[in-house]
Amino acid sequence: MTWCIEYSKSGRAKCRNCGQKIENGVVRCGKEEFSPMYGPVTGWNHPECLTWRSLSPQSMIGWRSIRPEDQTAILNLVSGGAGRQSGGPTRWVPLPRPGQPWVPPPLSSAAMAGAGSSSSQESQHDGVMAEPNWATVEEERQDTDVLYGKVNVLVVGCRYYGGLLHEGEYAELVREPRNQYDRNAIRVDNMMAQQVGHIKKEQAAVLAPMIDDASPLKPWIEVEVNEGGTNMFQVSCTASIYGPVEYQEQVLRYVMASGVLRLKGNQSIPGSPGMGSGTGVTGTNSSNLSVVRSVKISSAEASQKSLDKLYDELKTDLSQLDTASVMKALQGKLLSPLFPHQQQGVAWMLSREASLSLPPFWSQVTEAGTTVYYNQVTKSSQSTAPAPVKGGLVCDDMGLGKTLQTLCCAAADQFTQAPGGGGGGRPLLCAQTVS
DNA sequence: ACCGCCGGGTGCC
DNA sequence: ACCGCCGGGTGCC
Repeated sequence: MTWCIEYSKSGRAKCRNCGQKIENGVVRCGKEEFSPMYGPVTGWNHPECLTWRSLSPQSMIGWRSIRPEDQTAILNLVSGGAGRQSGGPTRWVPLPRPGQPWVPPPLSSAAMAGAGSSSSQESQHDGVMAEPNWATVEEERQDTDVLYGKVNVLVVGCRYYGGLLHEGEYAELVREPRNQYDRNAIRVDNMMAQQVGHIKKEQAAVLAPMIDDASPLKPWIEVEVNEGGTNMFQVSCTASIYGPVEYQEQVLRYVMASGVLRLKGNQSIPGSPGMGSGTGVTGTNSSNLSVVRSVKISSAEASQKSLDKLYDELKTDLSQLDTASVMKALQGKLLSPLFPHQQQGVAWMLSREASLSLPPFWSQVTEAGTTVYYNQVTKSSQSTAPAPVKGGLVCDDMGLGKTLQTLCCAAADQFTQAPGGGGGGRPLLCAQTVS
């Protein structure tokens, strides 16, 4: 009796023993049968459904094409242990928490420890120590942490959400442990806290345990949208992973072992020369399309403007201010004459208060018939116009007449302010030495 | 009975 | 999505 063993080529064959369909890709064992209708056919079985009485897996044709980890699982099964289909996922080994110096666990115990429990959430409750002040911890860590490496991640499901992202913009990763479809779900928001999509689930399964880790030494991740074409279905981003230098090797080994995240550039894992590229497992997404969702800012806008230049553009052209009509509005209310710079100041204050224009650094961009609003500093965009910012700060030097200008502004306002636009008062800030 | 091939339906988590 | 994946229809040359 000749038997063969292989990975199932489809999900269509039924197990001769249990009658259930054999899932695509799992190990199956088959022997020759003869069908009157179709001639010789193979009768397939789940390895778990065979008795293995007078059978040895090693003598089956194709045994050496079975992956080593699956071979050991089959041998374990034959000798009475529990079987396993395909190599289990690599598991995140939690980083140390305060007061618990971290000792790298041996591989075997690390693999055992993972069965079932989603390590981190529960572990936050088991200790008596106070939660660290995360804001402080993270600020302190900015100075000492190193860049572990950069990996490509894909944001998917963009069509279901209104948040916009475009090239160069930073995105925020938000864990959704209660997502009904995937407990590893990671939401992706733009800097306006609008949802853009989710991290592709295979990659989220790798990143989620890192994000959930209760250790204050856990890695942190920055996400930036890659340059490239546009695509409604997914957005290619670069995730930069940071953390304390002593855990770089551990974290990168974990990330690389997943097979679904690849280090950008030809970096190798520190401390393990020769481990750089080939683990034998090729990622499922070999072609990483560089794509961007819907909004592409015109090249003129996209060209990097220095912050100084952006600030220069903010400056109001004082010669354009209509000082004459302001002075007219003040006629008869003003006993002391205004210096030219004070006239300009009052006119500027009034123009600011009446402003209907976009807030500083925002511009309206139209592309392919769609209007979006774009912030040149944060590089974020949204489909609704940001509310105009009215008013401003008069910051003249001492003695130049801020009080007088403010009074004039209030006086002129009686005539210039639109009905219903209730002015909320104008605070006048003085240095303590003056007040 | 099972597989390879075809083309339609389809699409986050 | 110009993909992958799924599942139905299908079958010599």
